Amino acid sequence: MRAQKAEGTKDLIGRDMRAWQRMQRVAAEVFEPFGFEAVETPAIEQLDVFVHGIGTSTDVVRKEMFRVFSGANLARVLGEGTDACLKPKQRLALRPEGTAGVVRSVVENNLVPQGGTPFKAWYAEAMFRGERPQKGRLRQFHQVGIEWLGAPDPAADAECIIMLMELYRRLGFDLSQLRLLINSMGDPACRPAYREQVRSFILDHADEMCDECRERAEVNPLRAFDCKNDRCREVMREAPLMRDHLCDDCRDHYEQVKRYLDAAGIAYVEDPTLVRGLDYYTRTVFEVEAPGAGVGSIGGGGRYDGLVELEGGKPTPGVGFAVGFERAMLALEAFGRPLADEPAPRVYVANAGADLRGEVFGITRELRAAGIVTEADYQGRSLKSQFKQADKLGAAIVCVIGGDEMAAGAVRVRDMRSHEEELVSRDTVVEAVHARL
RNA sequence: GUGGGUGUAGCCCAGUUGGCUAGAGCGCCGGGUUGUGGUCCCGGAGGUCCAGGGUUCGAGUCCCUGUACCCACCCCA
Repeated sequence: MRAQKAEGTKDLIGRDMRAWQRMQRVAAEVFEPFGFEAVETPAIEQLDVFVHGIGTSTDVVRKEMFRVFSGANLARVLGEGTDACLKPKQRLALRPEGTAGVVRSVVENNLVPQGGTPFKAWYAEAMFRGERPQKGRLRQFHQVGIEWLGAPDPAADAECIIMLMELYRRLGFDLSQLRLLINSMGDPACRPAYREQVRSFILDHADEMCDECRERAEVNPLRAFDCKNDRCREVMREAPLMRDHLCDDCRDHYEQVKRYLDAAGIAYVEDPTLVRGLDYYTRTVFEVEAPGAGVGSIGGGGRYDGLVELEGGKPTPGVGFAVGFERAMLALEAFGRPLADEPAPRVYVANAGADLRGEVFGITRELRAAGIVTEADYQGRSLKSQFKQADKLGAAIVCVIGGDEMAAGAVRVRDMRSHEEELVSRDTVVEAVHARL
């Protein structure tokens, strides 16, 4: 059997790879003026970084985490059926999202000392989740995102959203085709009481709801808002909303975020049932949908003022977001605006005889040294088929070197679009090509 | 974890109630007189029909098992 890729993985080749590179480039152009620097944290972390940060009630941690074991430890795990024998450092996992690892790094390196300058970083990395793959959902996928630590002001929340929408715009989205949902999840001052209300609400209506939601009541009641079951949705429509139970500080924060968004001309929809799947969020949460594109949300984020403490650091506010590369690409395609290719102009240097390949070799070196993307024949093809190949490569110019040209100390330069040809002297080839590109 | 689908040339696929020396289109390679592309014409190469087992005179076609990938549910980017 031929070798095959692992389930839920994808090779980034050609067009796909160019799109990923393009996305990283656009991300840098959008984020860096806001003061964000690129970072890369390890794809592999101690399991606890994710367990503590993302939360044990989330599906991400409960069933989607890729655990990593060395060969020797794997044998012990399989042999004894328990991971009690594993030391903490051997409890490893692949990152399922970007925030926890960055926060771990900030804590470990003390990058935001008490009251210090905020830490602002962006990343473009592969993430790993052990789910069953489907459209727009891979086991290894890519996200670009930012993390901003040490900035409690609602302007930071708003600027994150502004950057997020600007990223979409620069990727080619028509923002009127996207939907930005926002909500506030409250904070430790108001959420526990609200959470308790939702819990008892669900328990009061337990007989009308699905098994899973009854379980959610205890584990993570707010997620019942996400249930797809029609009856549950019906019931939850009457459930108390965080919006109506925010403490004064949270309400004020939320109002200010909205004012900043209004001032920036960002269109949004308030969704009081928006509940994101990671436990660390506080106050502002947001999500971007591409209605009709057939993929879920294409990005989202929010504030996580408690996360640094969960990772063992001093209390430090944080806010950030991530965009799913593959989903964003699917949405762009669905809207008929795939991320455009940017083919660099190419030059093809053709030989009219195998004995002239030494000369071709020299000319290609000169062109490449001048920064021009240059190709030639490496298969001993006829001149005719060299032209065919040049055409397939999208060459804008073909240089021909043959017996006549050699005798005249010249090179023939053909413009493939205009079909014009000129004979230029051998030592001015680079200039002649440059002039026609 | 649950359900459904698919696996035949490089690619997208056809292969009818089992009889094939396994096909089309696209792509690829070569040629269409002396050194020139995209169109057109001619020719050509290329396949352990996912794997293993079974039924049969005979299996790409039927049965079983395995495996891979895709899609959906759940959840999420």
